Amino acid sequence: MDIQKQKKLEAAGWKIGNAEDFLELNQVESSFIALKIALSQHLKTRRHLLRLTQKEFAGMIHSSQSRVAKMEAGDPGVSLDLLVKSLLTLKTPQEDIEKILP
Amino acid sequence: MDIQKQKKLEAAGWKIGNAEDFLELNQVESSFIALKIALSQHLKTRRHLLRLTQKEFAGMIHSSQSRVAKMEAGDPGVSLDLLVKSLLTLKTPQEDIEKILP
DNA sequence: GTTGAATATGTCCGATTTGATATATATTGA
DNA sequence: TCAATATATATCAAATCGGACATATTCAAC
Repeated sequence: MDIQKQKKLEAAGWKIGNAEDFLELNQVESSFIALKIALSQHLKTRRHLLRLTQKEFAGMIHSSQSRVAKMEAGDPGVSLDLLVKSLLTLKTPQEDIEKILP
Repeated sequence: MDIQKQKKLEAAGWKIGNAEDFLELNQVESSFIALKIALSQHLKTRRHLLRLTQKEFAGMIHSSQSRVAKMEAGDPGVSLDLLVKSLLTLKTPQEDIEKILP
């Protein structure tokens, strides 16, 4: 991995395994990070599309505004599980979502 | 959701939210479960393809045989994170994974 | 059937993730 | 500018998930 990019990620809280590990690990890790970041952005886009605030959306998934912010920021302390559940929630039919909206 | 199916899932350790929750939750939950099961099966297939035992594969991901067994069994105590990292380790094309994720 | 390898199941407890809360910083609109 | 609203960041106890280990069950070859 590009040293520059690695330093950036580490500054953002990501921990990259060192090279003595299996050769693939770094690749797995960076693919994994890339995947999460892609989902984060997906999430942010969809939430905006539905004109929901982070707080409103947090209510829909029984979470908190701060956690939604972290999700969208690609915070490493957010699991794929939470990201995917969030996306699934936003994917439910529009009419169902409108029932939830305040 | 079908009561029969729900009882089956609960017997297997899944916890299904009750109906007083948001209407979609059950749908999100069952989609989520389906998603994990799909990834589990991908994993199992892929491991077999490479003719790895669970123990061997566990070593590759620095995990244990029991956890691999649980992954492949679709155990609810296994996160998406671990499943996806495992698939990436087996060099499952990212596009294959993204086809399954929302 | 017996043996041995592969897989499944159950339970620890340390590590990570969670929602909640507080607070800081943008952003918007009057 | 100012206040209101939206988003970002930090911290913490409680819940969840992790690897490890023990043990059961399944399976194949003989």
